[in-house]
Amino acid sequence: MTIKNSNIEHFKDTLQAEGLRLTSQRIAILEDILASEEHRECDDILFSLRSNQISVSRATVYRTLEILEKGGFVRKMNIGDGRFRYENKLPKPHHDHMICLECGRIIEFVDQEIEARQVHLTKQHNFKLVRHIHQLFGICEDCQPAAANKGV
Amino acid sequence: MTIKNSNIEHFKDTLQAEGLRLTSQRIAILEDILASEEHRECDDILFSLRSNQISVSRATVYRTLEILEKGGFVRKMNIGDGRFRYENKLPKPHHDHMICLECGRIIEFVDQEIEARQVHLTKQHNFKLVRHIHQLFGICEDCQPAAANKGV
DNA sequence: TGCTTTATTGAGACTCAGTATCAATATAAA
DNA sequence: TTTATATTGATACTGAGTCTCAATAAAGCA
Repeated sequence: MTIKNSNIEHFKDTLQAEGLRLTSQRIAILEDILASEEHRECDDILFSLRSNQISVSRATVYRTLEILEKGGFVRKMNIGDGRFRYENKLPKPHHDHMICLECGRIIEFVDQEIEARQVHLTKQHNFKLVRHIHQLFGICEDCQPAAANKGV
Repeated sequence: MTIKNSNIEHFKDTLQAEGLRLTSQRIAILEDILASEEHRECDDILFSLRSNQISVSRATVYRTLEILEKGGFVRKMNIGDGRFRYENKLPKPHHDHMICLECGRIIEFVDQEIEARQVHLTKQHNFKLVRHIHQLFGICEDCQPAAANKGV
């Protein structure tokens, strides 16, 4: 069985466990996400599907993304510009993001010291840590020459 | 001169430097923010003003918050629920936030090790760090008994 | 002080990402 | 197949935040 098919099977099981149905739209959306390593917004996914002659409504993309997020297939991230981004979560261990303010490029990072400090700090406040957001905003290597000219 | 008046003077200077005018609405909004230690959304500030018989339009609150943010008087924060929060930034050193998923309570924290790691990590990627968001979501001490009953 | 210029205000129209509604359709189990 | 019901697509709606514009109010100047 291919990796792709095993993911579809896993999705099918997830749906069945919730009394949901496996539809061609849901499969197409999941396959599109599995085929991408990017951090995309809803319309990026919609247009990617359309470029492959797959017509799905925007509402269905949003609805499916919600199911995929709950099932652990995608990660929904808010980078503060008013639009959520979705990334294929399956092959990835936990990580946080550096976000370029110029080009929107996203660099993933993890740091065990930071992870450990978070646990330590929340314990100090008797706060039960569920999840975290750690985003470093700045200018990526490629954008620094252009940004310098603009006085950033 | 009182601390409050020195802040108003500072605000006046900031406005003048930009060719902006000192209006009663702007003063009222700044004073309301200076009097609060909370992380409030636009309407909280609007209703706080109204409870003091000060009538200002929502558009003016948004416009003034933008000026105050640029001038370093307030910090605008996105906690991921679709509404921005604004906090009085003047008396505060840099800090990040723990956010209770049950009651919305916000606990401030700083950790020099984390700050140092951020600098180290961005340097590794030749990324010019401008600002960061670090939010720890979970259940605060007060909400843990209730949350445990709901199976969180 | 009064005059003039122009920034500001308030009211409400507008934007836009995301959600809700609902009739038509498709899935899955019998 | 048939049947029950989940899903879809089209579109109306929501809500935070922004824009527009005529009326108003600062601030500099005579």
